[in-house]
Amino acid sequence: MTAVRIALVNDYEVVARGVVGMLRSYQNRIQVVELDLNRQVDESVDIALYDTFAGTQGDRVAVKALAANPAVSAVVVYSWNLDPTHIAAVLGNGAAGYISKGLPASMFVAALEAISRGGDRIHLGGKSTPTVMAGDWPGREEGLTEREAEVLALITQGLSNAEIAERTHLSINSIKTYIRSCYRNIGATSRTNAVLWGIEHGFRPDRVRVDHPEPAPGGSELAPQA
Amino acid sequence: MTAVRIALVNDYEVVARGVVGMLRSYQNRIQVVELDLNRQVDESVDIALYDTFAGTQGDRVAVKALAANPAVSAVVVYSWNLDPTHIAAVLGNGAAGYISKGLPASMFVAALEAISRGGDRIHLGGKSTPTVMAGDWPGREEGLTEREAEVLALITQGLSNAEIAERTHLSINSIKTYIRSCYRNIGATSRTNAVLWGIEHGFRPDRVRVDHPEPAPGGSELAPQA
DNA sequence: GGAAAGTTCACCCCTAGGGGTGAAGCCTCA
DNA sequence: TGAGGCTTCACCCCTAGGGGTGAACTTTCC
Repeated sequence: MTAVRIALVNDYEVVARGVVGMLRSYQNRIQVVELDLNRQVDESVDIALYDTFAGTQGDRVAVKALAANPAVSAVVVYSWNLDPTHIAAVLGNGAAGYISKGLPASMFVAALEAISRGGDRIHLGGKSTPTVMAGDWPGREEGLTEREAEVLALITQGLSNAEIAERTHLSINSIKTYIRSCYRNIGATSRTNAVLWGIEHGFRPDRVRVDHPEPAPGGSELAPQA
Repeated sequence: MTAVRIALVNDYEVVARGVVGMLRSYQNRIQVVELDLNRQVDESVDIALYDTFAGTQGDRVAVKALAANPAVSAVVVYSWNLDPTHIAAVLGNGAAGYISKGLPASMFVAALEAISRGGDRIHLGGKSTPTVMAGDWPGREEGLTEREAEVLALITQGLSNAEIAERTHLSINSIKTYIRSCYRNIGATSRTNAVLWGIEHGFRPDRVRVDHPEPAPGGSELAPQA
């Protein structure tokens, strides 16, 4: 069984690096051949993974273009948007598969393999798993601890270190420590990078939201406060 | 003719402030009564403007909750997502109107008024105007000059000031000047704020993309380079 | 019982970023 | 022709943020 060769299509280096980081532990099954920020794939690959965020109509055009590329066997869209009509439209435009960003890394890899060998095309996880599970937290699969995810969530909301310290009742030195280790984990070198990464990974509260808003262990801290 | 009273529902202070800034020049027609970051409206208003980004299914739940609020006469969704099915779903969930973020400020105000007096519910602009028009640029309506919009676009891509200077062939001092005046215009006090604002206003290249990718005056500089 | 990993914090450092001012050259429009 | 706005840049300032190290205490797990 040979590894599935994929090309990552995404404008943002940070984001692309994040996905690569997630796939690092599955190198024998998924091989990231190319990281193209410019929407052109040179080397031939099994899958071009189109990593998108919102799932707008602009994506459909891009998918069409990618699918027309002879170096690409299949285009797979990787998005937070689980709208059935949007998915149908994208598949109609030449995408071979659709994978939800709500999937954990292991299922993500399995989904890529399934699509590659002609199995199921759509992988959205359980009934409605795009949302953050109670007791779990975004970024967990990328190796972020709960605290790290929390400060990243606050960074992604535009707070300063001082504000984060105040809100979490921690010292500003601790905040800095978390931010540093967080940056190391997601491959960011600046706050801006971290914000972009956070947005691409479902860290914005209330956009990808918990179904039941009861305070849950771990989850509650990530919710926006008054 | 009295002003339409609206409440702004958005998690992000930066974003909310941006919309308020845009409406400042129309104070006699639109009155922003409340800025609620917590999805509760206390004072009674004509319109609760639900300012969203991606247009995910989570929004529908939120819209439903808002529409049930007795203090709110009408819920209007303000989004980049122009997917007809999504719009239909949102209207089915109790929204009284839907306005595209692609509209210029003047049309935006007119749309709010139309919905408020029971006129057209859906305002998406011309045939497909969510995209950036050639010769125009995002942020124009908010008072950003072309240069300011350009540096903001680069900031929103995660570049440092030095990288921006290099890419634009300007001195780093000029970049700083543009950033400062840009911050003043959009009401940001930090780079993170500016990034969030930029994302919410269509500054991310290739997400909201120009239909025809030929280099166009003004538009070309905002496109991503290799 | 000790390794491993997470949490918390204190010190150090140093630069990138944010902010103010002034100034020259370029438009446009009244 | 002169006011006003945009562009470009150079100085100044100073803090927030990024980065390294070390250290105490917790839990978890073999």
